[in-house]
Amino acid sequence: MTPRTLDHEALLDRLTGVFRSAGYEGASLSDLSSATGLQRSSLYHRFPGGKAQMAAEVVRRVGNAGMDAAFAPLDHAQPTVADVEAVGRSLTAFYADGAISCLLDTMSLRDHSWAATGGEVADALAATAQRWIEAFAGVASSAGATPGEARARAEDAIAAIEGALVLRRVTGDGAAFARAIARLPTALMGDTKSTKSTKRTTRG
Amino acid sequence: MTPRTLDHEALLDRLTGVFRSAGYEGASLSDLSSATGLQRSSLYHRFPGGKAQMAAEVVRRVGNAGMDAAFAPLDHAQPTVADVEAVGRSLTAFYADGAISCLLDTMSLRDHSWAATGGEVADALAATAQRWIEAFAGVASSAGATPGEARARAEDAIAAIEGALVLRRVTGDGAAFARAIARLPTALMGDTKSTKSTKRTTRG
DNA sequence: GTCTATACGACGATAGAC
DNA sequence: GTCTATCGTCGTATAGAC
Repeated sequence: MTPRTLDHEALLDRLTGVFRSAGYEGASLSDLSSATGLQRSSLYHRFPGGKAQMAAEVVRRVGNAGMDAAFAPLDHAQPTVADVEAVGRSLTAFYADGAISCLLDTMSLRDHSWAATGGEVADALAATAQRWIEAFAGVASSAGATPGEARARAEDAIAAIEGALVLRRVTGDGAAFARAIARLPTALMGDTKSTKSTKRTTRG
Repeated sequence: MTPRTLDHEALLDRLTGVFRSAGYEGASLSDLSSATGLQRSSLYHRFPGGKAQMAAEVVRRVGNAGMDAAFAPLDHAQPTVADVEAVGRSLTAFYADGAISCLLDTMSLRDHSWAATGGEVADALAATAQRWIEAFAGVASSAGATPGEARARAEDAIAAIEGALVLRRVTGDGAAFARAIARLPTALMGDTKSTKSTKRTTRG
């Protein structure tokens, strides 16, 4: 029933699911144990640092390998609208149309045991956010935005997605999430009517 | 030192602060006790339903009285840009420039003890979100948007704020929050250059 | 490398004195 | 209406058999 030996990647995948829906404090070792099929003590064998280490590794994995996969379509000099749309489809799948929360949200609440992690989790979250911002800002830059404007567009596009995930969790309505994804190309690249859009400077 | 008798409103104010930063599960009775200056058992005297009741009352209070106060400037037939800007200032104060999280976010994570609340908290959160959406949609409608478009604009504006709060928590940067607030008038009312803006229908 | 068993503290919640 | 004292449970974490 339980695969006796689960390799590290598969293990992290299972743990990720729990942390995404429950957050750090909400994810108990019992939850993590039943999700992986491993007893609590076995989890400590794999992760001597306990829950904090599990959380940190989960966030790092999603922020590195996970984001590499999602943003692969952007990996060339001049990303197109189609490339951004492909990223949108990846994100829609990753968030299950908005039904699954984001680690940046659920893992970033303050916690007592938080200090015990030595800020490792918080650092991993911040690094993940920065990578995401830079990936999106790169698209905006390629489309002709100034560095500052590119970063602003990237942050706003990410905020639209994160906020839509919150709304979905509260109202059950995923329409805002779908719109945030659909808006992604114009949000990052500006009005894509003209090929080399010269941006309408939104002063302020 | 501890005011012996704290009235219900003041009590809820203190509790609100804890739930906002810690979420439901993260807010322990010890936290709530020290924030209010009341012993755990005294809290149970005031709230026989325990933590679940405290949470539900906190959410309802913020969603009713709190939102009434914040959205007061919109309480007439034809809200102006200045009115929306006033709401923006209220929200900036309420969220302390983005440094304090939103109950819609922190209280909406799934939880084991969640079922014990009988869905009371979840219902209060959903009701609060609906009230917020309707308040913003009213502005968009007054500005000439169709009902569907008004609701979409309202949701997107709220998502921008909620997402910016998440970003701020992770990166420490409040710029996205400031932009979300600054964008509020145009996000809801459209391009306000022409007095009776006839919206650019964003099909979809 | 997984398991059973257990330590020990913090949790939410209650009883009863004042 | 507040307090002290306590209950039972579940939390994280560890020890040691297999």
